[in-house]
Amino acid sequence: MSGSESTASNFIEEIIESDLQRKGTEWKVHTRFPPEPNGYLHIGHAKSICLNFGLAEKYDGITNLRFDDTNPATEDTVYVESIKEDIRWLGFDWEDREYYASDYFDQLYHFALYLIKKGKAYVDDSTVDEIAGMKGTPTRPGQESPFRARSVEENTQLFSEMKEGKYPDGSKVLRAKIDMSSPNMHFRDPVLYRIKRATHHRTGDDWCIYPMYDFAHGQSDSIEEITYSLCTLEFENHRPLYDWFIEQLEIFPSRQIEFARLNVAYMITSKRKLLRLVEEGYVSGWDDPRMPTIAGLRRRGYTPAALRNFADRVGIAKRDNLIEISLLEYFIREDLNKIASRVMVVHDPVKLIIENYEEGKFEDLEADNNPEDPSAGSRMLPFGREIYIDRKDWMEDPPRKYFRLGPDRTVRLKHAYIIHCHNHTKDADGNVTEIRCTYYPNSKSGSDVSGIKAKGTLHWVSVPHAAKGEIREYDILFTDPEPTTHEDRDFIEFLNPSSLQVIEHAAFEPSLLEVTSGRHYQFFRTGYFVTDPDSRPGYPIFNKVVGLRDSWGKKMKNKK
RNA sequence: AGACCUAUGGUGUAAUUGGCAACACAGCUGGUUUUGGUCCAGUCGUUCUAGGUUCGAGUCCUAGUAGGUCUACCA
Repeated sequence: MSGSESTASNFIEEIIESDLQRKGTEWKVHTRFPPEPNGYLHIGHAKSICLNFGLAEKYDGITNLRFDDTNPATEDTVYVESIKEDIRWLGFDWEDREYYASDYFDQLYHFALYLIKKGKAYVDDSTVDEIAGMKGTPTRPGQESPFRARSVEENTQLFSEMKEGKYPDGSKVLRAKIDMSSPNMHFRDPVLYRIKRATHHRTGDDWCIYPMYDFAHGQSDSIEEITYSLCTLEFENHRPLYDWFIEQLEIFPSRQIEFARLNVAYMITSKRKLLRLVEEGYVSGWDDPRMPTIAGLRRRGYTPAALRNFADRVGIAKRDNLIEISLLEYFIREDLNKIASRVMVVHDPVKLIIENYEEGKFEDLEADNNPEDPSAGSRMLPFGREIYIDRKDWMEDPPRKYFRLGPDRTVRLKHAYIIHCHNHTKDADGNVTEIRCTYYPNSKSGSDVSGIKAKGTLHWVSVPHAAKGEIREYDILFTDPEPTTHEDRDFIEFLNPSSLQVIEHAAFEPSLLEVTSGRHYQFFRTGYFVTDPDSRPGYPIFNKVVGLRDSWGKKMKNKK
């Protein structure tokens, strides 16, 4: 950033630029990404990661990775590892700034003691239900706890005994003493600490009391001197409480700014609900290619560039949003169009015989790997008398604008010759079983002197050279754009029964036998695919990332 | 109902901070093309409502309406 002209592209950048101008060169942009290690990261986290790391990149600042691990019951190191892998894969680096809220347990404990000393916190022996019952409602004030008037000495004693393990789980909590009639529910004496005997993934059994998120998050930001603490809208009502803690504890004032969480149509981003999909077996795991998790998107074939461009385009604002999946698809197509090798795969093979092509003869045809990128080179494709073409590329009685094959029609075979269809056979149900054509020897790709204009170009695979493999085609996981918004219905009811289609009889060009994991391809005229880790030697498995745009298919659909 | 927040095309985000409402996606039309892909050109359509301030309001003020969040010893 130089000069005074604004480069801000959202309200957070505006705040930062105005701070930078007013506070001078001492002022640092210091953000953080604060996941709880209790689940896998999803596309909404990707937006937050891009925001936090992106801001630091743009304004010459730094970003911490901090795990908010204050609830040992649900957290685990396997999540820590997956989270780190996902962030790295997206292309961001927190260098040596890997922190944990649990690193601050001791400090947090002393913060609590300090609050007690100031008469701003007390130990409450009430039960969960009693505390809830005295909470009041947004329109009715709550009642003060009978334990609210305990002395500083008694509270100090009780709290340290809580820490020492003198009391059973749930028997006491430490609460802030604020205002039981506040219109902001978070000020009605929020719970600060609870007794919970659980082994923490990092601190083991050192503690039997754990701070609540609200008593840990803001102070953790403060300890790390985070200048911009960015979070989603639902924490708006928590901000006054965090500011109150900062003021009472007289610590570094991090500034929290809230933005709207990402919502993508037909996707869900509730960790609890995603966990349910995994645990109840509706998907194969956290990295099922239908999952909106980063691991799932990666296995589906999404690239970091596509996700980052998407996060960029979606923008940052405070109003609720519902992004169309077509935007996500646009960015993955854009990226893959540049980098994916074109290959020929026949999904639903029908045999085609070129009657005037010599039996037993084969020739190798040169095929460019990517017309968008000459440096991608080329490969050789075996061609012969018998080939497969896709069933949907043939119609017995085609409409006028159909550019593909049918009786007495002429098409080009990609990288090969122009052929003319003059015969076909059908089975009892009327399905075509074999197509018979003749080819024009002087129409060879690259040296075509036939003068024939073929309107359509088909992909094909040589019958004796065809490789076997599997294609997994994915569709939206839910049939409703917002499956979790129906009060009276479980989101599971909206699961798409045909979200996965396995195709086992496709014919692959032989070069695909030597695939490596995670490699992207464009199946010519079909879509983008990526090799799945389930692939076995000699049996490649491909996940469909997204189809090619299909204006013909769309037109046909509209006619129906 | 109380507090806090939000309201701009079908979708998302902008608008030099009070000065001709723009960009992207989606849609539609056409062109190029050995992918009905890519690319190119064109097109459609927008400031929640009612008042007010002003030469001038998406932007400021007032009132309303609609939506979101908050009543866990979860985060």
